[in-house]
Amino acid sequence: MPKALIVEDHPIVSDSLTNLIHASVPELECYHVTTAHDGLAWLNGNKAAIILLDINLPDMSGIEFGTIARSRFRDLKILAITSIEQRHVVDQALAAGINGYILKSSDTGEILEAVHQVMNGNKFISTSVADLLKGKPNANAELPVLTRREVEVLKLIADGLTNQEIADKLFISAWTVDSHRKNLLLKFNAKNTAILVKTAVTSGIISF
Amino acid sequence: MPKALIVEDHPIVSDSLTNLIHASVPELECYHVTTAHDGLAWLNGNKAAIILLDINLPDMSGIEFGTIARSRFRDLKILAITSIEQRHVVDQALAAGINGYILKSSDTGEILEAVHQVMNGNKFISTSVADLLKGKPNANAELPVLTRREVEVLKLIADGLTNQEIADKLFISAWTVDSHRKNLLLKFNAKNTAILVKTAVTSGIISF
DNA sequence: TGCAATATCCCTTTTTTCAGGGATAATCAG
DNA sequence: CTGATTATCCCTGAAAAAAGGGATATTGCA
Repeated sequence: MPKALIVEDHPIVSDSLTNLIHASVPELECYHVTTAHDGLAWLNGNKAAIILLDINLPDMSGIEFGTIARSRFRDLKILAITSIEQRHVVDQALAAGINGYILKSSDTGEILEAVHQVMNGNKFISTSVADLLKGKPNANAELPVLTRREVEVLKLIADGLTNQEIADKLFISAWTVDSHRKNLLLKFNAKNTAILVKTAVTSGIISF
Repeated sequence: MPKALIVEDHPIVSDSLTNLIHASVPELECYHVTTAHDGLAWLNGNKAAIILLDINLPDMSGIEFGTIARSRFRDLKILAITSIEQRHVVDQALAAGINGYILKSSDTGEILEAVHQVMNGNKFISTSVADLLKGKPNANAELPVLTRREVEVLKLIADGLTNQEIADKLFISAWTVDSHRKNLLLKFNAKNTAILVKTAVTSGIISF
């Protein structure tokens, strides 16, 4: 009997998914874990026909889980089911080899459709999410690609350090920090530190 | 027959709540809306024994919904059920007269217990949420109370406007904006704009 | 009514950021 | 190897914010 693994820390959501699958895809046997850690352990002893994956997990992000799981088991079918509608999260999820991405606000029909498609080896992206990816009308502005150093500096800026303080902490010159700062402003098309930090936080580049 | 109103935009969550109540509290009839707006409309024609309320709604926050609903119907029983575990949100919810606050990560037993308690006129706060309120170990730092004007200025600062630009927009002097800015730095105990904005965004004072 | 909180306006000095350059190693992928 | 990217360092001048005062209306609540 094929097995479905639900990785989700909200009981009401996982219960609902379990019921839904029981009712509509009775040939699938549902298993349930609440953490990424437990999920990886489960995978060591079981073969999953499909994994239903939340992106917000208590111990690590669903993206990380997906990356690790796929590195161990090449042919996993992973369907992300989450309430996150941010471009960069979807991008990361797809880059991590996730096969489907739907929202918790999807109706049950769409969820079942996604489960079927993903189990059959296809990709399934929620239409509202697909719009995001296409850069439709008011889609989020593209996020710039930052270097490691730039991310490092950005975080320290957001923590309220001045150029000089950052320079001391990273053992570099304040001029260098200033260069990174200017590049950050340029890449984000930001006028000043305030909106730079706001954008960085809201877009998830800075974890809080 | 007493009625329960579920205000929740994620079908899988509302379905699950409906099933749970059907199974365990059969004397309650479940109704379901996905927006605060529809919820208020429903209340105009119906009497709810209890409202199960999500905090993240598409059209307004659950807090606002609670405030408006209570101003119209004094004796409503409102149970917030959400995944938000931030101090200031819980504080706001209680201030808005919400009778119970539980998390989506609660097990079904706790959810049912909360429903019963709230319907009977008691308060019910999830233990993990109660810990937050008690200022346990690593509780979030207290957030300062801001005036309306300060919030207004804070948002414009976070949008990258300079004091002068804010002054022009609000038809006040740049000196005044500077005063507000200094008060904000003081209230947040922030050293500069960067960490001020970061704190404001991560704590939810600035909606994104 | 009267006090407290809020909102407003004003000044100086110092620090920091912003905008405009330019330049040289190190690293890394094709 | 080579060229592109990254990280580093440097300069100037203007603009803005931070720190430090102080002062006067207005408003809302007790």
